[in-house]
Amino acid sequence: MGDGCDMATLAEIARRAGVSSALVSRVINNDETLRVSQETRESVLRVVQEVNYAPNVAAQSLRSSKSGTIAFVVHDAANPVYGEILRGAQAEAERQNKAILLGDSAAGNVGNSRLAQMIRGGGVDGLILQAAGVQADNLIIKAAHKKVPVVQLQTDIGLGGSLVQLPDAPAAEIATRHLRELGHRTIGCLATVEGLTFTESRMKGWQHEMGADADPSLVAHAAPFAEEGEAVTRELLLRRPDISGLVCFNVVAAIGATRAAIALGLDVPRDLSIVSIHDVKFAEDLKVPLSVVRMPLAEMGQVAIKTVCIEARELPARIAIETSPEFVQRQSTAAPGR
Amino acid sequence: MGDGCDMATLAEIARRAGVSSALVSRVINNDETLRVSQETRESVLRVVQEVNYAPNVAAQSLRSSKSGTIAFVVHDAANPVYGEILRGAQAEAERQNKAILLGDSAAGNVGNSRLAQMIRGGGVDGLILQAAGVQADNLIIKAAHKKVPVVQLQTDIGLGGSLVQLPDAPAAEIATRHLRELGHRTIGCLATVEGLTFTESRMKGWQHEMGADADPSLVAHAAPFAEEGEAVTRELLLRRPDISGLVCFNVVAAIGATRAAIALGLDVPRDLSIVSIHDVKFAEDLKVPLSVVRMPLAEMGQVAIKTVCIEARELPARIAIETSPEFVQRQSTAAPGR
DNA sequence: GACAAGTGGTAAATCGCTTTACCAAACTTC
DNA sequence: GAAGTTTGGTAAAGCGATTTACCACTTGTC
Repeated sequence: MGDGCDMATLAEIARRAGVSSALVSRVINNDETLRVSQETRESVLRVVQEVNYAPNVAAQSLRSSKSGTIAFVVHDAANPVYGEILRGAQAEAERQNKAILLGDSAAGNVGNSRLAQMIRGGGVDGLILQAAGVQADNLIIKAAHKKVPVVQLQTDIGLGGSLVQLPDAPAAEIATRHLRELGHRTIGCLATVEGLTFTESRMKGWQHEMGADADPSLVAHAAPFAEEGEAVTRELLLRRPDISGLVCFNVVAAIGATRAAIALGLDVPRDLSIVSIHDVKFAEDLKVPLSVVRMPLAEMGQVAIKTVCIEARELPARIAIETSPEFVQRQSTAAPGR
Repeated sequence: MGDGCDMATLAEIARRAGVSSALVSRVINNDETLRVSQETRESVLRVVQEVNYAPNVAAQSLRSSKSGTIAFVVHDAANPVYGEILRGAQAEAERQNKAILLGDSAAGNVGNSRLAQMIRGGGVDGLILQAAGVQADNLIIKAAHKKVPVVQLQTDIGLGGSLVQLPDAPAAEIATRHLRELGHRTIGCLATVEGLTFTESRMKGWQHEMGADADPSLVAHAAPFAEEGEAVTRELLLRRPDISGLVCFNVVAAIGATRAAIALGLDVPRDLSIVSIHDVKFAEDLKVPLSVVRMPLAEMGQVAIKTVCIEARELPARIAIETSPEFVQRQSTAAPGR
């Protein structure tokens, strides 16, 4: 039994089996055009087993210009929402036999990182970007674009490549309609960062469902952090004390919104109903279990990987995830005044 | 201005600058032993700028036997606790100029994955393993061990390499002592999976603080999932209704424990005080805001990367994180019966 | 016995970068 | 003006896997 301690090479195996390294490679890779006797093939495979051979990935990668690696850059890996996307991506990557290089644009300067070097230097086969508001990195990514297929998630920051979109407008509509059906008329909108593609789509959904009641002063924008959601909601509620329902575009911000409401002495849902887009584990364990619209996040991760692995010249410009958002009723929403 | 569209090579640059590719390489890498005229150097660098040169990472990797990549395998990337570890790891990886390849042993079969191929084939410079209860993967990992430095987090599954440990016993002591000081005597222990290194260390902490009151029937084990924490706690509380305080080794299980208590009609903290190891964002937003002992998780991630990057022959067998756990009082603990 | 058609392989050129060893020409030095 | 020394580089050998082109030998065929 080999001990696997030696970094065996093709040449080493060839030597042990008494054949050429070309033959070994062709046997291992099941070259259809190869004509080889059964015994030679077996003796080669035996040696391969013995030395526990594993091909050198750098050599393969150099020769084939394929790294077997996908860069997945999110802007805050700690956000539970991204965890879900990543889960779907991981599973699909497994199927495509790719490994995932994780980048966190919040955790540091992606532009100068090793990851960027790899992207620029042919070290990844594709790039998936979840970049809600990245700035300086654009240059690097842009430069990379010609070399590597790029898939953007949720928002188009103008890099070309494909844009994968969730059913944003429908989700916002579902959330808003839920409150409307409960009897709410003055419904605030705690949106995500202004200008992002998905923010605008969700705004459209809210506006559509609000109809004539869609007053711009009911809208506020917050990045997906609880603290910011809290601060922004506080201002919104002070500005428009008549708001009886609130649609949040991000569940983390929604948690902040709940804090703000409670801090203002409001009862949720009696004084303020809150519904959010995106679910989170332990939503039911919250002080106020949030009613939410669940998005097909894992599917988005999966589609992103699948798309970036397409060998075709040009990727589709847009890919819409069609799976319907799922409304989950919990205890943060009720009829107004009750 | 170059368009960066062409995968420029050293040879291409050499041709354009009218020098040899060896010279270009040595200029780029600031070879101290190189003697070169100022103008030649400048003209080389000018061409490098022009074509927006980025070295081919596969070639570098092949030549140098360094990939600039660390594999980081967790057993459930969605667990918020690991998110924190990963955050520290990311930051340190940035400093070490390494990229992180993320593996999720829950998301699929790590053994057959592309990641495993890379580990075995010299495609990573190190392997960090957070493997609370992995089984089949051991073989692969073991095989990899001779080729690549391995760092295990929190628990030793016998792979050799380094083991990074949190202050487990102190954390459990702090949690238990907190309840003792509140006046609790019959304190349950919702431990993590039996046999894991950190589980045993924390058990020691609980036992030490409990002294003669450390009855084995007060102990139950649960994997870090809310559902399992709930089920196991339910049984424990039914078996020992006299328990007035509960120390949980994992915050996710603690959330489940809270569910179980509530389902049994108990009020937390009046009828049952719950304290957990590990903090989580939004702990204060929970129905019962959990009192916790915060662990230096980000530091552990950082230390893991730092350790795995050490060039020395042999890594230290054990590395203890010395930073003290921090107790955070919230509303899940109180004096018994009050 | 000459020619074609298999059979069972091998040699050698890449892929792009790094690094060691070496070298020609121009200066010193005595 | 012969022997060093410095200056400013270059040639070439890898790293390990893949792949194309080719080759020697054996069989069959008429």
